[in-house]
Amino acid sequence: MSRNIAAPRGTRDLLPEETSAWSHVESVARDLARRYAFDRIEIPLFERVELFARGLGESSDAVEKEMFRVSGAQGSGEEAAPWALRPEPTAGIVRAFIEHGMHVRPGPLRLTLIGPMFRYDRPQAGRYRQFSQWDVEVIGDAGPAVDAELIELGHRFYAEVGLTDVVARINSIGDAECRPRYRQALVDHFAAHEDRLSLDSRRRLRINPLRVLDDKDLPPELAADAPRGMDHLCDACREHFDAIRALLDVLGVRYELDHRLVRGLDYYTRTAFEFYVAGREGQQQALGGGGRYDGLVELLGGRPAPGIGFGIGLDRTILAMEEQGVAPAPRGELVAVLGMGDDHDRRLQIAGTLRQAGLAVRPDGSSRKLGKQLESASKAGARWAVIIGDGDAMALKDLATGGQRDAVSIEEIAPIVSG
RNA sequence: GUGGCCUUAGCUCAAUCGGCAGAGCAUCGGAUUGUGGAUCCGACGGUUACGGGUUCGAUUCCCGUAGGCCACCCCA
Repeated sequence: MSRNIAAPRGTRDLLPEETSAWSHVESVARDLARRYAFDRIEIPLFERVELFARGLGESSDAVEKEMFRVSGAQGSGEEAAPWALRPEPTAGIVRAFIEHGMHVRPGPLRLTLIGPMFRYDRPQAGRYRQFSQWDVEVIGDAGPAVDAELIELGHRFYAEVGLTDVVARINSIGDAECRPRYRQALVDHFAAHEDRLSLDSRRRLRINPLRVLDDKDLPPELAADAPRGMDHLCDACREHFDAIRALLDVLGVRYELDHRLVRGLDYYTRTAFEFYVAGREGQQQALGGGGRYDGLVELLGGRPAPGIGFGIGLDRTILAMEEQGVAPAPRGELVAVLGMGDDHDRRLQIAGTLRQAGLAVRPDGSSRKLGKQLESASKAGARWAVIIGDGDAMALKDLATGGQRDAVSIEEIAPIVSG
């Protein structure tokens, strides 16, 4: 028990009974990525700390307190570990985009990946130090159509895994032209009431005033009176945002405006959105989110290029599916091959033939009496049992109904099992 | 990083006032002489999370640590 080594805090094992739901969700994501013409990319699980610091922003929680640092070789004596496990994939993907000169490729580029992310914060149900995301990014497209397309894609993903009551919340936080003005308006507003702000918010007021809006302790009057980003958008940003909303209406995507939605990472410009599931009382109801990052490529040293993307939390998606009772429990049509005595040569030969016909086959490796073999086949989840008798005699038993067909030939089995 | 609750067999949980650590499920075997699921019988399974303290004696009381859950913070 505890005397033995346990999984690290905030991590968990996915046991066989859980992984079928994961496979299903991942295959929905991969198939959607294919239909929406995204190409798979893979990047390292860890990067230079400074990539995240620069890319996500020093004042973001992910950098400020959730960096999962990794050191190099033992005894290297380095004071600070130069690497950190990726807290999100966008910075790494943009790094790869720049490093490989991908701006010369016919764009806009559409990239996707599924994999683990790491944040060193305190675990809770639905929140882990290692968690999985499905991520999509489009680099090189500044128009509002792609914003709407991505929000619609996220929306469709939740629908295809069977979730209901998932709604997108959207906001626009402006760009390089209008965001500074909005920042100033926020500073002016909150500075007048600084004594009523939390310590965190006072600090944020200087470093990143937008994130004061994130503060749940913000007195309601202050929040209500706070200047709204949408009232400070420049004409270009307003047009962009209005266009997205019109497109979402045409596409029939449900969304809500949330003018306090600013997102935790600093690189976002203009569009910010999150997907929420209704009915969860806890705080972990954010299933995914993303936004536009038109300045990030340049910030990381590349030729300026607009970008937009989202990450969907697979752990929380599956949690929500379980809560809504839509998690699949697929069990393929498994065939057990049973025999009598030590006829393992026959069992393995027949198993081989059936496998070549595409079936999932589990031969019994024991020489126990037939009843025991049937019992364990049944417990292992087999739907069918091929029972080898003396000579060439073979029977196919339906373990669900108990029905049995005697004297079948091996060629007859696959068509029956496949239905 | 802060606070609250919790931790006994693989799982779900008992254990009186501080007095020999139990049950159901699961697993394995038998009843069953070569056709499963039911039923019955049996076996296996424990440093009571870990470490310390109080006590003749601690699953029980106290302290610490780890882990889980919940609420913050924030996010996926």
